[in-house]
Order: sequence, then structure tokens, then C-alpha cells
Amino acid sequence: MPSKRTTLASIAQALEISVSTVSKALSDSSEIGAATKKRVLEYAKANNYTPNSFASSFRKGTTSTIGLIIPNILNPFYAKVLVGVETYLDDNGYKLITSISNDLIEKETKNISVMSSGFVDGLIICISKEAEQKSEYQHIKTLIDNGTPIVMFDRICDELECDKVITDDFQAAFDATEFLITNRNCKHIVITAKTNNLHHLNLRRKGFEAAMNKHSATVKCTVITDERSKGLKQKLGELLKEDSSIDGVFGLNEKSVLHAILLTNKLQKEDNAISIAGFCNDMQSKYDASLIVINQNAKEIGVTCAKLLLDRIKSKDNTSFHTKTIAVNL
Amino acid sequence: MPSKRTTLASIAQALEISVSTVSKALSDSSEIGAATKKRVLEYAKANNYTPNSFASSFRKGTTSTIGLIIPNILNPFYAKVLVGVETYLDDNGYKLITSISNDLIEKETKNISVMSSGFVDGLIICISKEAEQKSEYQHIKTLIDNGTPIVMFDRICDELECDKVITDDFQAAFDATEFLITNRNCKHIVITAKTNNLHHLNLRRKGFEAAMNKHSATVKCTVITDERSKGLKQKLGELLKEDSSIDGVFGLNEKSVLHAILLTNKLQKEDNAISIAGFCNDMQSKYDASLIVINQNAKEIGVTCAKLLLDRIKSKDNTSFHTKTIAVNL
DNA sequence: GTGAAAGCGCTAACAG
DNA sequence: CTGTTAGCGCTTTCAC
Repeated sequence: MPSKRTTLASIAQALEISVSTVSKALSDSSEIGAATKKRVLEYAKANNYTPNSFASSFRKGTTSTIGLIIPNILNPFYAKVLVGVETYLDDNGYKLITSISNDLIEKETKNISVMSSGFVDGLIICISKEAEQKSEYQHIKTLIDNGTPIVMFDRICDELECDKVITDDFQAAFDATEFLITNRNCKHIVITAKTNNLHHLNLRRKGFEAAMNKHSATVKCTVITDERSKGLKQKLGELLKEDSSIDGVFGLNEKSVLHAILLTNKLQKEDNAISIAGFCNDMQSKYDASLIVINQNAKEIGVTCAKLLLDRIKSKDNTSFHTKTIAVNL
Repeated sequence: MPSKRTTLASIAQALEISVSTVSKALSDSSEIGAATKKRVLEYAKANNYTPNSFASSFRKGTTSTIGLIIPNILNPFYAKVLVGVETYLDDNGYKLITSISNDLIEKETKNISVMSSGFVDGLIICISKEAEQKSEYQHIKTLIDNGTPIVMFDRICDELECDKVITDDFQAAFDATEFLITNRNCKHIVITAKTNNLHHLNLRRKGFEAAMNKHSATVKCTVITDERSKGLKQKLGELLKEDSSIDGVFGLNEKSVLHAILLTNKLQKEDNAISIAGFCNDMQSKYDASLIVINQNAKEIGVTCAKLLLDRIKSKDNTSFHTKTIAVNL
């Protein structure tokens, strides 16, 4: 193991030329003669020189690194967004620093400040539930004021001036609900809704309600609410046992859908007795053709975020922010 | 938006004191008088000075950043490992750079070299399927020779000298299989095995076989092999329809287990007619109590990797590497 | 063609 | 107590 890394200086010393010559030779500058270039390149290879890109970044004032802050990586929606972000960044020579906020403002704030203290050229963020519920955006505002380019996705905030990428939650929920009604002939649909007052969950619920209103003549609905997922699951289980007229379930989020799948399986009814629709990115959903899954195109969301951010960084423009809506499909 | 960031130099200039005084004052050094400290602190706050920790890292020669390279983030096993790593790192003031290799040597190699060129203090890696199958470890060796501390997990290689964290795959498979036999009274168990020659999958299969041999008098087994997941799923589906004596399925990996759940659900047999056991970290499995899930304690694996790595970095020792085996439970 | 030198922002000897 | 100085490794004018 070589005790010391090869650097420009060590190459220069060994070859008795100057550091700047070495630097230029390695970057194949036209200023340097072919003979010198060859000498330098050979020496560099022989001593397996790897440029210290950290130093280079420091010098240039950019890091080619992007920060991603998400609430939870076990939710496949966020995992897929990460895949999209990582893919696009990697293709463009950028690195990715990831932080999981666990939906806590404190951790979010801490990591934002660490990253933005010179480590990243820009930030992609889905704010924590806590921040959204308390409308606490000061930590994000500070970031923007500081000049760090950011892109928000999924959970966004109108008062923040930056690029944003969202799903058309209302339309998606409307479409899926209508599909339950018109294609699966559902007559009694249950919706499971957490009472956590998240903006995009409310939109989904409104989409569902709009569809129900449109078809109110033929379809009935029952709303289950609870502030916790477990509570929702339990109530749904009881309801399914009691009321055999239920022939559809609409899940507003990942967990609701998974719970619905499990509970209806347990009932051991004849095939397709109960149709399930909802927002779900779990692998499981891909294998179960009977499900009506709202495909949020999470990976595409990630790619779009990354693209918006890199474009913003390259243009150095900080006006006219875009909000892109990623289409969904069933 | 302030056109220029506040720096030590700008503070020093404004207050007509030296840069080093400012630096010391901000780090609350005992060398500086209370009055000066107060002046500096107030000015810093007023101009919301944030230290450029990138520059500081550069100066100190360490980045407080760790690289994590995993094949796939959509596999919940790796996602959970990431959570463990991220949690431990964050608690210890470290950042995390993540790269997804997609099981390709090329991307793995590229990202390793980018990260190790000064951006990370150490690396945690689960090598790509491709590297393991081709026994290509040169890119890892180069890294080790270069002096970068690394920790391997899940897929390891004996010839590489570094810390390692693994699951006791053999024992886990043995225990789960025996549970199927003795507790669920299975008489005919199907095992779905991909023919991809991955070390830890082979260990799992050996564990299964050892249990079968021990109970060969009472239990029969059928082995399904295919090089692709889809093929396995199809063969399993056909077998389940044809042979009604099957009362147990053992899945060697995530997908196999998920497929088995789905297929047996479709059969609409009476409850618990077919018991399923296997390696699975999907959310779904948590909600289905009838499953026999091998809990690999993925988060703990992540925490252990991170801990081993930080300890190694701090001690600067590069001898006596440890291989830790994380216990599993059903 | 090649080299000298400045400097990115910060830290840490060493002087006063 | 405060200041001077010398870099970390690299890029980039500007001279020669």
C-alpha cells in the first residue's frame, strides 16, 4: 500500500517540471508539447495517479453533488424517486447525497444545513409531514434566500419560490374511482382516509368524492377515517365482515392498499368479489393484475426533478420557476 | 438574496481583525477575549454566516462522508440496510453518498472511483451480482490498496481483506425449513431456486437441504429451478395446480416469496392449506401473520456496517479485520 | 511550450 | 489575547 497518494506536486517533482505543466498535460491542454504529455501520462499511470476531485471541486466552487431529502426510503414511492434521481445524476456526472428525514423537521433542518454548507450544488426535497402540517417552511426559505437551487416534489408549498414536481392527485383519484364504478361495476365503495391533513391526500380524497358525486345515483360510499394506519386497518376489517354489500375499496396511500389486499384475501370470497384501487408502488401490486393501481411514475418524477435542478444550476438563472405535473396512468 | 456569502475573511475585514481571530472566536476558543467573541458572534449572526464545511473538510483532509454502494434500492432488504447506515452515520455527524449499481460492474467501478477520489472517508458496499458471478474483484482490491477503508456486506468475498457483515444464511434457511416441518406439519415442500450461482443463495439452499435430509423420513420435497424469476413463478403456478399434496413453499429470495403468496392466494384454498416460508423484507410480509418470514435484521446489518467503518476510520488501524454475522429470527 | 504565482475558505502552528 | 503565515490539491491567469 503506497503510503502517500500521488499528487500533481509529486509528479511535478519527480519529473522536474512545474505543477501547472502537469495539470495541463493531464487535461490534454493544447499548450503542452506531445513529448511532455506522454512523459506525464506514463508516470501518472505507473504511479496510478487519481486526481483528487474533492480538491478540484473546492477550487472550482462546485461539487457536482446533489442532495436528496426524503421522509422515508421504505416507502417504494420515494425509493423509486430516488432511482430516477440517481440515474439521471449519474448519467450527468453528478453524485447523490441522501438523507432520510423520518418526517421530522429537526432532522430535515439539520441535514439541509449540513448539505447546503458547501457540499451540494443543489437540493431535491420532499418536505417532512411535520413541516407540512405545521406550515413551517423557514428552513427551506433560508435555503432559497441563500441562493441554493432547490426542487420540491410531492409535498409542495405555494409560497416557496422554486421548481416543483407533482402528481395530479385529484385527477388520478378521480380516474381510478370512476374505473371502479364503470368497469368493475362497484356499487358500494369504501374509502380509507387518514386524518392527517396532508395536502396531496386531501386532493386525492377530493378526486374520489368528485367521482362519487358524479355517479351518486348508482353508487354508495362509506368513509373510514382514523389518524393512524393501524386504526384504519382494523376498522376496514370489521366493516368488511359486517357489510357484505361492499364490492370496492379505495386506498389513499401505500399502506391502505396493502391492508385492503390482505384483508380481502383473508375473506376468501370468490374471485374478484371486491375490487381494490389506490395509490401503491409496492412490488406486490405489480404482480397482482386484479388490482387497479395508480401508477405515479415515481421514477419519472425523480428524473424530472434532477433534470430541472441541473438545468437550473447550469443556467444560473433564478427566475421563472416551473411546476411540472407528472401524468399518472392506471 | 445576498450576492456574496459571508466568509471568515469578510467578517475579519468588516471588524478589522484577523481571520484567525474570527475563526477562533467562532469555535469558542479559550484564546479569545469575551468582548471580541461577542462582536464576532453578533456580526456572524447578523449576516447569517454559515461556515463552508466543504472548505473545512478539504483543509482537514477528511470529508465526514461515507459512500454506500448497493445493487438495488427497490429491494427492501437493501433499503433497510440503507436506513441503518444512514441512521448511524447521521447520529455520528457523517453524511451518506449513495450509488445504485444495478448489479453492473461498470457502474459499480465508475462510482467507486468517483467516490474514492477524495469524496468519502470510507465505503460500504454490497458488490454487484455480475462481479460476484465473474469473480471480478479488481476494482475492490484497488480501493483497498489505495488505503480506503471499506466494509462489505451480504455478498462477500474471502480473498478481500476488509471488514464484513453477513447473515447466517445456512442456519436461517435450516431453521425456517424445520419450522415448516415440525410446527406446520408440512409433508411436501416446494423450494424455488434461481440458478444464478450466488454464494449466499447457495448457502440458503444448503440450509434447506440439510433440514430436508434430517427429516427425510416424513417429508418430501420438490425443487423448481429456473434462471429467471418469471420462469420460477410460472413453474410454481403450474405445480401448485397439478399437485394438491403440496402444503409448503420455501422461497429463497424476496421475489420468490411474493410470488408464492400471490399464487396460493389465487388458489382460494381453505385457510393455511399451504404454508410459506422464506427470505422476505417486503412490507406486505409484516402484515401477514401466517407467513414464516426470516427476519434478516437488515437495519441492524446497516448499523453494524456503519459502526465497523467509523471505528476503522477513527482507529486508523488496518489490521485484524472482523467478519460479523448478524443473527436472524423467524 | 512551460512556469510562477495567486487563491478557493478554512485551520493550526507559531509569533508576538 | 491577537495576528502572521503556511498550506490542503488543484485550476487558471499571466509572464517568459
